[in-house]
Amino acid sequence: MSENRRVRVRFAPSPTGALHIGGVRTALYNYLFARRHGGDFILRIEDTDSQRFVPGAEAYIIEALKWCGIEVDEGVEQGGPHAPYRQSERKDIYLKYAMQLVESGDAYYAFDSAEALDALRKQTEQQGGTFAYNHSVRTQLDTSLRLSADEVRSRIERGDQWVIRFKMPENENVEMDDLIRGHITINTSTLDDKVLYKSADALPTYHLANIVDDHLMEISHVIRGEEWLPSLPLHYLLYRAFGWTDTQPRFAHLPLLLKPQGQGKLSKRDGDKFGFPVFPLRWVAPDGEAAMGYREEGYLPEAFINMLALLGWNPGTEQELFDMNQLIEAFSLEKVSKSGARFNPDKAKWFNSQYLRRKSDDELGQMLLPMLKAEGIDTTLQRAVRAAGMIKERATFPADLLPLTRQMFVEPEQYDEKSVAKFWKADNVTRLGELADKLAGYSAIEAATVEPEVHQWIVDRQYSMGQMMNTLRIAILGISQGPSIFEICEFIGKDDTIRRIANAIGRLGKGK
RNA sequence: GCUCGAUUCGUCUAACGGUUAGGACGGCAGAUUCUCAUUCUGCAAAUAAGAGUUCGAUUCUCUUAUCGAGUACCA
Repeated sequence: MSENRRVRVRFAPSPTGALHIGGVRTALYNYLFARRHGGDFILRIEDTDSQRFVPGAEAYIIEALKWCGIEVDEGVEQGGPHAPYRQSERKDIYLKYAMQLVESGDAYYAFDSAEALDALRKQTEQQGGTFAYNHSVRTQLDTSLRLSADEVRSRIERGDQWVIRFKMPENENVEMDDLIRGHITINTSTLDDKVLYKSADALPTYHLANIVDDHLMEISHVIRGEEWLPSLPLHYLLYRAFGWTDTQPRFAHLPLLLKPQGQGKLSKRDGDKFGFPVFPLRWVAPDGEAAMGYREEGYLPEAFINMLALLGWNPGTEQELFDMNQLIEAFSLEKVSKSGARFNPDKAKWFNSQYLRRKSDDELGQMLLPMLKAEGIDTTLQRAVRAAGMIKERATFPADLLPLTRQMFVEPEQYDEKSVAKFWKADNVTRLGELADKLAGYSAIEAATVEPEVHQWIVDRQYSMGQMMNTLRIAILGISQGPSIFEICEFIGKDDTIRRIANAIGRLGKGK
């Protein structure tokens, strides 16, 4: 394990479906670590399970990383010095390494059929035991450890299916170091002889492919989910068997993301169950089943990654809002926590509102304009920008912009019942008429001058400020909510203001 | 079952032997405001339990409990 070598990390998902947010977080931490140390971030597709391959999954992963702003240095799209980066395209290189282990005595052939093994497993369990393919059984089963070299050769030649298994040493303590968890010891007698290579599809399993590729690709740090921790001793032993311990990567196992309620790790079904996305992007499975995504729900990518970064990591300060560059600057594996983090949808929303309000009025106007157009409202970008600027503090998602500004472009067709019941009273309506007459006297409504004058006018007449203003608000917007009413009057203009008041009185009557 | 890991407010977390156990989200109350939202102020809210070690334990050790992961010719 040499120090001072170039930092190279990889994100190595399996294209078996959409990448969920736990996977995105793993990618993010890898990316932050790489950038923090001026290293490389590699995307490797681990498609060694031909059974579980899902079309579209790889494209989804790539698109999701792009949306998040996670830039890949080497990978299936951009290539690189260690191409190809898809394990199915590297299948030719793995057998050689599996053979090397057989020759060194660290691995062996096994000819047991999957069915025979299942039967054996069931049988042992019925007798109250736990079946493990290890030192206690490997010399009794159909393996190259029991069979003669000739028999092994002839079995292979006649086309029998075989696998290569790692020969796990007996009763040896493996001493491991994890960058997050510290020192871990495990005895090999609790481990079994994992399959490394299978002849059926001429493909390695995860363990072999992973170690070989990490070695070949000169990976310096493996940052992955905690579910891999139990495999770590095997991986240590594989590095040793290959004689690669001097360049063996350092490991960091990330805590898991847990469900917001209930038990267990976050799963793909939780989104529908709790009403929040578990995927970065909307995903439609080949069978047509769809799951919502953060992007489609209106989350801003910068809010999404900020939220994700803080789930299991903290900067050690009280800062909570970080853009990608600040995350890179602040990130360190030492500050990653050890225990699982329960995902909290409310906080995700809070992050989004924070980022939404940091957008310029121009950007928000650009978002709002097409929404208005889709409603049949014909207006200019300039007007949309101005309207968006007036309401951005009350929005959480871009989609909130429309309902919040709609009545700034079109007269209310209906009036909120509760607001009307509370404020639309005979006295108020009479006074609203007086106010309309006063407003008609202005050449144009400018909030800065009209507002203080109308306030004074209300005070002079000893009218109730709250009653008066809300009655006006109902006439203009149809509801007693929203930004400064005078700014809205200025926005819609004097004529429209007068007309809305008249129309409201016409429709709602003179009040009781 | 076995193996490994984890355990601070409801949630995310800070405090790496000495703090009135801090912050954020959410909740509640108040202030501001023409309303709603924002903003501001305040309040409630936690060291899983029990033994040690120590002058002193959230922090170190052990036991128990709970949670999580793994236990595939899946990753």
